[in-house]
Amino acid sequence: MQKKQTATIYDVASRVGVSLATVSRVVNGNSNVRESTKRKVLDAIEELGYHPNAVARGLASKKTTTIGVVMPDVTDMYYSELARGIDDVANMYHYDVLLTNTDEDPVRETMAINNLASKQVDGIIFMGNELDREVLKTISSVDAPVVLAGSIDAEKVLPSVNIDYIAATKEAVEMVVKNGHERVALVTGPMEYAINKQHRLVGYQAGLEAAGQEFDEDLLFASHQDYSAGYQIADKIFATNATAAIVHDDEVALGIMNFMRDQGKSVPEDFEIITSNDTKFAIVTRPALTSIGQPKYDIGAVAMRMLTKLMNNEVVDNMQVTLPHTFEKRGTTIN
Amino acid sequence: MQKKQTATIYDVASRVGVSLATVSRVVNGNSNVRESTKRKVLDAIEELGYHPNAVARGLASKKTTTIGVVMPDVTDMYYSELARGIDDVANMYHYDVLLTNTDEDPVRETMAINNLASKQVDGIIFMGNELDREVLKTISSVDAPVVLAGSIDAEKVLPSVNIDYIAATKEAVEMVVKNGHERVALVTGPMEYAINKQHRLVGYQAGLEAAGQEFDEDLLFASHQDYSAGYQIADKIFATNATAAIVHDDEVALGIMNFMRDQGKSVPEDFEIITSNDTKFAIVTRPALTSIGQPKYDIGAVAMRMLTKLMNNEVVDNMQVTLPHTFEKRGTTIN
DNA sequence: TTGAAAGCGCTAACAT
DNA sequence: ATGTTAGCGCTTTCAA
Repeated sequence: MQKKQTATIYDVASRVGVSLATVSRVVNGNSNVRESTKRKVLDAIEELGYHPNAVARGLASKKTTTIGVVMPDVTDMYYSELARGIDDVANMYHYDVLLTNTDEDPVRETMAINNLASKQVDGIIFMGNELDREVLKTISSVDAPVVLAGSIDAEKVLPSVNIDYIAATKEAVEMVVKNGHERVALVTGPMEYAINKQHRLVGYQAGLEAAGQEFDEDLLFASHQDYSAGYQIADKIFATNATAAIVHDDEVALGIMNFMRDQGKSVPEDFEIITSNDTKFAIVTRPALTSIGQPKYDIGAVAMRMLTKLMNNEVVDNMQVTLPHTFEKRGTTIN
Repeated sequence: MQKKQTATIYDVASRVGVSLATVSRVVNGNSNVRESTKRKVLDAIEELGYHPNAVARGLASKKTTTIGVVMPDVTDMYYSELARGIDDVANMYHYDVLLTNTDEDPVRETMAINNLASKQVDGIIFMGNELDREVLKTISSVDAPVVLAGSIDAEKVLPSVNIDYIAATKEAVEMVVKNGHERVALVTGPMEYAINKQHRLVGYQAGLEAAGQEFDEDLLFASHQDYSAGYQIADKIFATNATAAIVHDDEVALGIMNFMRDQGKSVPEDFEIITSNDTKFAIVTRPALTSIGQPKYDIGAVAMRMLTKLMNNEVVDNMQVTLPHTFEKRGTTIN
């Protein structure tokens, strides 16, 4: 029914009376074509409504101009803002993006990577809080370059783009400590994850130490990355007599804040909160969330730019890029 | 350097001593293979680490098991939740998703569709507030099936999945009118868009009429779809002496709400708001936003399911699916 | 500047 | 149950 019987390069060639090669050359902007024939070919392409078949091209050239993006969840603001940066730069370099949601399940992450490889993507950008051993193995088995965006591998061997989580967390701690808090909670994801154990926790402890405060393990909380998880964990936090919290995720921070307020506490007077992702969520609420400022769009964009270089076998001087973070003082902290 | 020299189907065949066809059969689960040879082939595949090349397969079979998704912006909660529904169902049916952001620019939408076509996608899901004539033409020129998700074409000719925007808007109006409001604003996007002119506005007027209220054009507002646009338009709304607003987008609604509160008005006492998308934004703020409840995930999921049928040339009884909406009474309305 | 020809890795009749 | 043989639509040497 819908057989549009698309014209092939062969149709164009025979119509003009040249060879496939010539048509291919003009389509691909090769300079070695006489201007007059080029015109004729272009006309024929126009008349026939010829559109190159990217699949055939991909098979012949072994380049698909497609990259894969593996991410936890498109509906997670943090990651979707990274994805936007990736996508914009990808388009700029004429790559298409094959998107996969994994919900941070290592099994699905592995499958996604393998699947992308079989689709012959030219490169992959991986996002996720933790790099499972199996996933790491899969990544190294793939022959397309892989760049991590907003994600860390414990061994720091993969190309990646991040902020300095240690410094950022330390500063956050110092800020609330300066406001007089002596019991500051740290809310992150699972402590087995490198980003939590080797970065956020380290920064947290460094901040405490700089302030001369003792580290208390009871003030460590692991939470899922959504609003209700934050809401649910909030009473446990309050039960420790903590009066401030550094939180890894904006939705979690909002859950905590709303629980506190539903309990009649006020934020920031009774409880200060600093969140870490600075998504739209942090701006839209009242009080707005004080947050570590992450250049999310740029993290994605820089990661993608780096991937283009890797795909072209260009030299990349710095494989582990650290982008500057900021501090967005808003309503959930005093001063 | 990274030449993993991937094994081809030919390598597998010669290793086992069978033909390409046989290997192809076991890879594709064709039953016409003796169990013993099947085993041998599987072993060889394992040993050689053979992974089928999806590009070659796509060229030969004329199916890429890839669909295209054209959407305004991944960082827009409304669309990203639709996208999640699409992606989950796509994976269920073993399709991969090629994602493109268009920012609702018809030029980019057209380019995206053409590009997806050249990548030989098996189908496309399109999302956007308005279907430009040019885009519509492009869609019909593509020989892959296209389904609209959460999007309406004025002529109602394309397959689509939506809620009943007229009824939903009417109900929203009736609700605030019942609360005693006599000046209810309608905040949507551009009035030239079919979804606004033929649906939301019609529902709004119907609600007014049912309540015996006059329609006042001054109460119509067109806004961009983001928080600051809402914040900026809010004073104009208040200047009309409106005491309630039906808003098309949660971020816009939040902008309006925060402006009102920053001006010392309280919501909902001084001003009631009903939003339309029921995203996470509506739940996370205080007060939480009363909203028309849209089955966003399902809209995406059903659209994708429909697309699978279309791609298989199955009969689809209902090409314009209307999913039921609900009403989520929260904190920005009284009663 | 242009053409000829050999694939790219796989599927899909058609035979056997 | 298995093999043979054409392609799929394009790129890419290598010649001319």
